[in-house]
Amino acid sequence: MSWSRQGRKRRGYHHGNLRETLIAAALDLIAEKGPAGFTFAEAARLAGVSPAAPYRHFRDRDALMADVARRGFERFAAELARAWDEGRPEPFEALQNTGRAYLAFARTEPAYFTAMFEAQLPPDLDPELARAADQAFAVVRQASETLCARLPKPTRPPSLMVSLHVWAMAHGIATLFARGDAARRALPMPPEDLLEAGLLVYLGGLGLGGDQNR
Amino acid sequence: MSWSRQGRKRRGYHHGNLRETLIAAALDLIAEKGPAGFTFAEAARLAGVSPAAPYRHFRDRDALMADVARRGFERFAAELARAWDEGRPEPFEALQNTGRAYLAFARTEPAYFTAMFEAQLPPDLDPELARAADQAFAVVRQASETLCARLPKPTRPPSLMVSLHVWAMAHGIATLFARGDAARRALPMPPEDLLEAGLLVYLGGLGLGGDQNR
DNA sequence: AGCTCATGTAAAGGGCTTTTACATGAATTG
DNA sequence: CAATTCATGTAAAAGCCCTTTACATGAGCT
Repeated sequence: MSWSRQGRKRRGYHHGNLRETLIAAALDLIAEKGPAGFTFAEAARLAGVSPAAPYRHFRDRDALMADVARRGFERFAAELARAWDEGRPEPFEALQNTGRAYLAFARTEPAYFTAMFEAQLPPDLDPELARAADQAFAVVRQASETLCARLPKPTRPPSLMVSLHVWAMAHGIATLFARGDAARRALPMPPEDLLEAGLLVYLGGLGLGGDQNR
Repeated sequence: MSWSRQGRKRRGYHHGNLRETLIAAALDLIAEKGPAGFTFAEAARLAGVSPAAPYRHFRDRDALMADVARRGFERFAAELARAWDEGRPEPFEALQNTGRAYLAFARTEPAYFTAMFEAQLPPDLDPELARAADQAFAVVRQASETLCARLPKPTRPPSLMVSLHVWAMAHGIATLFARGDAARRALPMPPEDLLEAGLLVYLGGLGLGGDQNR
């Protein structure tokens, strides 16, 4: 075919960087048209290769999706960890920062978020995927543990349970209200404020209220 | 309700109840293979009609999905309302019942739940869909309002905010932990108990704690 | 009985997925 | 440096799905 150097990228018969290019194309397509709007064929088209070429790099469409999800969880974990910052300047505020980071990721990286939580991937597809997801949850887990440690032992709740509550509230707000563009419901306040208030009330209910948090 | 040949083989050229049969087939397929595993063509096959027949009843595949989602929200709203039971026997317990109903619906009706929250339907597809969803949320809204009314005005939080927190926590737990089968994470307790504890802490944080709730 | 129209079918165009056989050329090796 | 290897590309094809169009059927009304 006379595709004489249409895109300046490709220099010859071989693409040279197809795997990464396909992932970038998938992110674009998912962000633009939802997780169902991404097709192997169109990613290949964007990369300027034939529809069969992607199969040299991914077993099938789901494998690419799983790779996107895994990368997403890795970035997500990094963002959350950065926000938590080992509890600095102070655990309560650091947890609020982590919550904001959760929502920010859902909003600014809808493609990753979608692949991570809504692509309905067979969970046994990739052990690395589960590991990356666990790493993200570990940040919330660590934050909850630090906060729980402030409570006197007799009234101290199981920190795992607390982390699940925190995660659930953040995730619920993210999926119901903080998604990129569409299914958003009219809110009386920004999702970030909603989550901040929710965590404040919840932690208050644990006995982590008032001055000891500032 | 079953005025037509439900469950029987069609006897003639016309099916007689294709619309309902297609919806039933869609529910089966979604429950079995996820929302992406449902195809118009296969639903038609299950109903014993040609691939073009469904277009006499639904504009396209998304329209059928939207109808399933709408019906799901209607049932969901009914289940939540039944659990809330106008705050009987007592608002705090009634809210816990409502939370359990939320999780129960997610678990026992994965097909509806999936169509409602994860089918990525264009939100402007069907005004009835949005109305039905609002009706479900109205139950949580009403419950939160009733509970907030117990607080003295000076410390009373906006009940809309409270309802959003309750909804987010229930939805987060439902989507992360209480789904039908697959993406479930190992939990130290049943999702129902997790939600009950979360609501207890949260409401305690609002000042709705202790004896006044029993 | 005859008509009408909702509801079905057949056929076809276009797209996606995945496999198989073959082509290319970059990297390795003698 | 030349030959070979093998990862990475293409072409072609089978199978499935979505959707439209033209046509067929027969249920219900007059």
